[in-house]
Amino acid sequence: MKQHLTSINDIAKALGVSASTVSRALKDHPDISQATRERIKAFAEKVNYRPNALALSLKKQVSFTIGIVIPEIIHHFFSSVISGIEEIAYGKGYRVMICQSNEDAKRERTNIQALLDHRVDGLLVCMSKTTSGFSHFADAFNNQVPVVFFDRVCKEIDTDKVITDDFNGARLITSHLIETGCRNILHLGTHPQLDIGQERFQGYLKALYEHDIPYNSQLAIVCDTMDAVSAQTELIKSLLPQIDGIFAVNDSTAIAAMRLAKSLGYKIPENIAVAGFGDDPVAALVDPSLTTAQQKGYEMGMEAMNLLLNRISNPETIHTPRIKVFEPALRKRQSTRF
Amino acid sequence: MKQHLTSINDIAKALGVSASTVSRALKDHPDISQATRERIKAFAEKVNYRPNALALSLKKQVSFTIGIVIPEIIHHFFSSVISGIEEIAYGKGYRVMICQSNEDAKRERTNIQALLDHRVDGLLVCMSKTTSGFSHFADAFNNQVPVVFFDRVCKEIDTDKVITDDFNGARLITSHLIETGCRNILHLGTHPQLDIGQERFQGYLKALYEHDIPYNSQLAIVCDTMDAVSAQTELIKSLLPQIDGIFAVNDSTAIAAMRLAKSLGYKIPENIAVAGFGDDPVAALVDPSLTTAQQKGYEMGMEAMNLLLNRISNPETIHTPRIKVFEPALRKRQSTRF
DNA sequence: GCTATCTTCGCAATCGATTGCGGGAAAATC
DNA sequence: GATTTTCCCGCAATCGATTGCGAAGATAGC
Repeated sequence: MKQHLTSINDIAKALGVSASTVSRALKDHPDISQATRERIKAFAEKVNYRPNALALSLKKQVSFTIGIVIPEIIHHFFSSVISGIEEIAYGKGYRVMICQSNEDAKRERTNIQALLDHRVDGLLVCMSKTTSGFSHFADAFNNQVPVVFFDRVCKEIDTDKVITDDFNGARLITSHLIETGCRNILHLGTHPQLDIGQERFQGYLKALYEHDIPYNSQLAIVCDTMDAVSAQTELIKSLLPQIDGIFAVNDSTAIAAMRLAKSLGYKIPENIAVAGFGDDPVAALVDPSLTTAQQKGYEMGMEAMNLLLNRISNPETIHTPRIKVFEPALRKRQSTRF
Repeated sequence: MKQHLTSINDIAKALGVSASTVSRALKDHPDISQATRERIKAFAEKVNYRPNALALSLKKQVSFTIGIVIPEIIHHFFSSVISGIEEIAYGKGYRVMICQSNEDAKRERTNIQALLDHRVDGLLVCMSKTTSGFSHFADAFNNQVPVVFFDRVCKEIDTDKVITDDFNGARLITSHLIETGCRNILHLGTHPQLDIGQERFQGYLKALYEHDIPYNSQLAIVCDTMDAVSAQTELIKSLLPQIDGIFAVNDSTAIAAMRLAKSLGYKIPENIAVAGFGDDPVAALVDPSLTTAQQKGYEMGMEAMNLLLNRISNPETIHTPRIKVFEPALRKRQSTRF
C-alpha cells in the first residue's frame, strides 16, 4: 500500500472543486449542477477512481467484512462451509477474513481479537478442539459484534448455531449396521470432552439400546484420526476377531480402520461392515466405498451466514437464539451389507 | 460494527487528557510523565482498549492485509497453499482476505478490485481457467501493489511466480509408466489453452519421445474431471482394449478412470497401470493406491508469501522477477507396476 | 529576581470519505 | 430597485490514531 490510489481529494484538487462536491457529484446528489457532476464523473472514470474501503468503514462504522474462525481449512468439511459462507457473503457485498486456529485455543483467541481489531461486522466460528474458556466469544458478543457458531458450538454463549444432528446421524448409522446383521460394533470415537464426539457416541449407544444389544465398553475406544489408528494398531487388531462392524466418528478414521482390517484378510462388509461420518469425497472413492452420514457443509455455511446477516441487519432487535439443525442423510455404500 | 469499541478519544475524555497524550503514553513516548503514562495504561488495560486496525491502516497507509484469489478453496491443493500462506502471514502479523473466483474470469476481476479497494498490501493469485485478459493484474501492479502468482500464473505480468514443474512431473510420471512396461498410454488432459495442462501434455510427449514410442494422437483426449470421465465413458471404454497405461492430468480424473477400468474387469496395474498428478490425499486411500506426482502446496504457499513479503518490505527496490519452481516427487504406489 | 532550559502536554493537520450547515451569486418576485 | 427564493458549492466536523510543533509550567542557573 505504498501507492497512492487516487482519492477524492486528488480529484477535487485536479478539478478545482472541493472534496465534498466530488463526493456528492459521484452519488448524484441534487445539490450539484449537471455540468460539474458530469465533469467530475468523467474525470473519476478516467483516473479509475475507487473509493477507499478503509476510509468508508471508518466513517460509516460498518466494514462489510465478516470474520471466520475455523480449525483447519484443509479439511473438506470446513472448506465447503467456507464456500457456502462466501457464496452468500459475496452476493451481499461482504468480504470474509478467514483465520485458522489449528485446533489451538490460544491461537483461536488471538484470531478473534485480530478480527475484532479489524472491526468485522460479525463472526462465524467453529471452535477448536482444545478450547475451554469462552471469554473471547463473550467479548465479541458484548461489544455488539454478532457471533454465529457452526458445527462445534459454544454452549455457554446464547446465540445462533448451525449444527449437524450428530446424535441422530450416529444412531442412523449404527442402526443401519445393526439392521444389516452386526451385533458387535466397534466404535472409534473422540475424546469425551468434545461435544460432537459425545453426541455421536450417545447416538451409537441409543441405537444399541433400541435394538436390545448390550453395550460393551471395551468396544468403544478413543481413536479419531488416521494417525490414531496407526498408533493403536495393536489394540484394534486384538479387537477385530470379536467384532462384525465398525462405526468411526469420521470418514478418514473409518477408512484407516477399513484398510487395516482388509490388510489382515477380513472381507468388507462380509466379515466386518464399516461406516464413517461426514461423507468426505474420499468416502465414495475408496474400495469398498464407505457407508457414511452426509454432513451438508455448503448448506450449513449458507445458513450460518444468513443467520449472521440477519443479526447484522437488525442490531436493535432482541434475537432469540436460533439453533439450526441439519439432519445427516444416510449414504449407504459398499462397506456395509444390504 | 454498530458497537463503539473504546477509542483513544474515549480514554482521553475519561481521563481529562488529550488524545495525543494517550497515544504517546501507550507507546512509551518519553514526552509523557511516568505518572500519567501509568494512569493511562492502567485505564486502557481496564477497558480492554484495542487500537482500531482500520484507522491505523488509513493513517499509516499500510493495512497488514494481503489478498488471495484462488479458483476454488474446496480443492485440497488450494487449501494447502492457503495454509502455507497463512502460516507465514500469521507469523509476520499479516491477515489474509480470501476470494474464490470459481473459475470465472469476471468474478476474478471483481475480487481483485474489491481487494484493492480494501487496500491490501499485496496480492497472491492463482488464475482461473477462464481468464484471458490481464488488465486487472496490471492495474494492481501499476498501483504499486505487489502481486505474486502461484500454480496458474500470468505470463504477461513480469513478477514473481511460484510454480510446479509440470513438464518434468509429467515426464517423470510417464517415464515411470513406460519403464514399468507400458507402451500405449492414454493421456487424459485439459483444454489446450490451460498452460499447466499444456506443460503436462508436453511432458507426456517428451517421455514418449525419449523412449522411442510414437505418439498416437487418438490416445490424448480432453478429460480433466470426474464428471468428464462420466461424460466420456463410451469413448474411454472403446480405448481401453488398446492401452496398457493411463496418465491423467490430475488425481481425481485418474481415480475415476481407474474405477471405470476396474468395473470393466481390467486388473490394475496388471492390465492397465494408472497414474495421476498432484498427490491429493485420496490418492493414498483408493484401492489400488494411486501413483502420482507430489505437488507441494503448503511449501508453495509459504514460498509465495515470502516472495510477496520481500516485495512489500522493499517497495523501492527494482525486483527482477523470481520464478520459483517446485520439482514434483514421484509417488510410486500400487496403481503402477514395479 | 530574571532569564534559560527542560519537562510535559495540547493543538492541529493528516489519512479518505461523508454530511449538516451556511453563504455567495444568480434568478425570480413585488 | 430592493427583497426573497433558488441553485451550487465550500467549510468544518467526524470516524480513530499519529506526529510535528509550539506553549505553558517547573526547575535550574547566574
